[in-house]
Amino acid sequence: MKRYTSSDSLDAFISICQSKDEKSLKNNQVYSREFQAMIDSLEEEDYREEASQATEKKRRLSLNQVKALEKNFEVENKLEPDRKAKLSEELGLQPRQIAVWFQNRRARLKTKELERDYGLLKSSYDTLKLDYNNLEQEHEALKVQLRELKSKLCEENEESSQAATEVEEETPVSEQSKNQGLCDDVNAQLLISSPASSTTLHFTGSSSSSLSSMNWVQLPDPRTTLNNAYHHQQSHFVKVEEQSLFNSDASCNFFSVDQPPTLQWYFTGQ
DNA sequence: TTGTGTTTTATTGCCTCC
DNA sequence: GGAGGCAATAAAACACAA
Repeated sequence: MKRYTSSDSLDAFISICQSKDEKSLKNNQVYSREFQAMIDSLEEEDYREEASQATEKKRRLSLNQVKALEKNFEVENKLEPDRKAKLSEELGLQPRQIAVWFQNRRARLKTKELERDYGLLKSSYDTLKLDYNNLEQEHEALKVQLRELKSKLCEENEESSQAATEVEEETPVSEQSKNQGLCDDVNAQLLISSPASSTTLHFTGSSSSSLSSMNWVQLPDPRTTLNNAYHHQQSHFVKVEEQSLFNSDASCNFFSVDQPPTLQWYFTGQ
């Protein structure tokens, strides 16, 4: 707890006794002498009476005093003792008042900065939100487009399947299985070949499955099967996203406002 | 004039640094 | 342990609508 000496109280009292009209920067030196004279005449009874009333009042600083303090604050918002004493003398204020003014001024500055930072963050958030809404619309449009393309592909496959059935009688059973289920959207099987590694991936997916249930199946490299001398069995994965990326709305929280993206698809299989 | 909200000046209590 | 900074708060001064 700070303790203020009797001289502090006297200083404060003297400061309070200054009238508004007296406080002009131009007449600073005059005040000081006047106030010194006031101290000298403190014993006068009538003045004492007036002063006792004045101690209960707060006085605002004059415009010029505030201007001078602001100017000093701009230069350096911390107050070293020398500067405090100098300002005190120049402005006819008590060192304590100068210190308090700087303290309050720093507090105001901090509040202002906080408000500014809040404003910046808010506008940044608003911009992001707008971008997000646009992306979401784009996402919806792409989903619709994908659905249309898939149904179109399905129809084409059915047609070709029917054509194949007509030739079926002359075709071996093994060939039939090749065409079977191409349009079975529920249990479509994709055979994907990775040209770089010659590794075949067998991906099982369905249109209604979520991303989290995307299955990666690693089949042995044909070379290892065919040639036992091939020792280094490499892991080759090919990412198959298109099949189910947009199949389920609930599958991915990437565009969720309430929840952060889980990136579950990314870590699946690790 | 008065009630009310805002700003400014000042105090208090706690904390850190030297 | 004293000086000085900060946060919280009190209270006076001020602005302004009704």
